[in-house]
Amino acid sequence: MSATIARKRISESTIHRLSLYYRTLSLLEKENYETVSSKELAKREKLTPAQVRKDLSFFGSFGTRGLGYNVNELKLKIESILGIDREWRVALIGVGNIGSALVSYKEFARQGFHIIKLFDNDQRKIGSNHKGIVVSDIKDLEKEVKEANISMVILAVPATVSQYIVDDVVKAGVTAILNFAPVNLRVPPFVHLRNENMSMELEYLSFAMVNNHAPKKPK
Amino acid sequence: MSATIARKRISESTIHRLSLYYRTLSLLEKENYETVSSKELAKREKLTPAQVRKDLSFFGSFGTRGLGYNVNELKLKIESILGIDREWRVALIGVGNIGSALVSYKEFARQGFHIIKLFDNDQRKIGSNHKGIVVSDIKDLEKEVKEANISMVILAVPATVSQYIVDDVVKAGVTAILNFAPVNLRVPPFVHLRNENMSMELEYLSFAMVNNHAPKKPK
DNA sequence: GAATGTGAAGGTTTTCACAGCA
DNA sequence: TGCTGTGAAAACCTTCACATTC
Repeated sequence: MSATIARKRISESTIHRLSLYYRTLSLLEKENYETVSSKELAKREKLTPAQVRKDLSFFGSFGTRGLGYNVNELKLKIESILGIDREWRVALIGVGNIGSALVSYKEFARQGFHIIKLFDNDQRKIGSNHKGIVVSDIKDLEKEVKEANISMVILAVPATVSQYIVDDVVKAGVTAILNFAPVNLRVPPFVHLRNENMSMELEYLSFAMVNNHAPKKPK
Repeated sequence: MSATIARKRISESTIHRLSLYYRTLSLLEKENYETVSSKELAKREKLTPAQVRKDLSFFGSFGTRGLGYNVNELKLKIESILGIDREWRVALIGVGNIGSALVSYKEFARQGFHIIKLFDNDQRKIGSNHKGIVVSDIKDLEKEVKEANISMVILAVPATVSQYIVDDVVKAGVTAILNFAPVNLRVPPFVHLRNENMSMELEYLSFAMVNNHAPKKPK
């Protein structure tokens, strides 16, 4: 249940690659692989074998020399490192466009992120039902977040109001926020904030096409 | 209209930060700022002033010593670098959960990405209307993509079928793909592929909470 | 023999620090 | 004086290469 404690600061890229490894290990498990080598994992992620081994080495020695990694074992290990070996109680704020799509996004639940509360400020939406969850009034945020023991919030509200909502969320004691609004939010240092900027990758594509920018090749 | 040609390979991070600068410059413009310093830009993005100046320096000298950058001028410059100073004709494939949300996502259009074609393989969806666009049969992909002069595709189909669809998209001559399915796709080297993995940032949050991983502080 | 785990090397990105200019 | 633009230094991240283990 508790994660391996890392000795030194782990880079963001390493964590993101763990997510990739996790996904691929789940797939390999379904394909009935017993073991997998760093070479095979690397090939599937378009990385180098050394990169895979180095990433894992920050957290321990999970492989067997001459053989590789046990697929199921490594998957469980990464689950524990990422902290997705538990049920996260998540609230989603803003049941609009993006918000409604996220409620039904099965990938979240598959990784242990359970959206169990919905909030909105629109009277027409409050009381309505989305995938079995009744939308609450944003005014009751603090009370309901505490009652439901929520530890993460997904923010899918318009950019113009998101800072106000974040302030409320922080007041309610939540320390992890995933923000979908294209805006830079202020949070106290003890609150974890990540942004999901869906235009960014389109802009990267646009840049790549206009500048004929080839992807970085590994090896 | 054409982008400044960069002398050396530009890093992915630099391009992503240009997206951030662009967003903030748009905001500063609305707030009637005439000029902005690297210090102020950095503060808003939680970066260092040196980082901002270095990023921009790869593409030219856009500032005035002692004064800073002209907000509107720099914004136009970044538009041109990112290639969002034009209208991109985009097709969206998969009008499900995520797909329907993306059709209505105004941020895309604001940056020049115009979704003008929708495709699905579900007979119940084909012919239906989303934001004024009639959903086409995926079988007509190649023909319609060519007729409509589409240059980018957003893929919002289930992971299980996405590789087949990508193959069709590539056959239709599209060279830029944004994939929302949590899966590693194969494309020929001349096709630009980017992945939007919405679970990744939640997993990062989970990791950060469990490991008490503070965000990297600039400066 | 095969593949991991890891110091050391190599490469890339960020930050420093200051010359140069408005 | 104030702030940019940029070589050089520092920090960080990736790859190499090999001793080690099964």
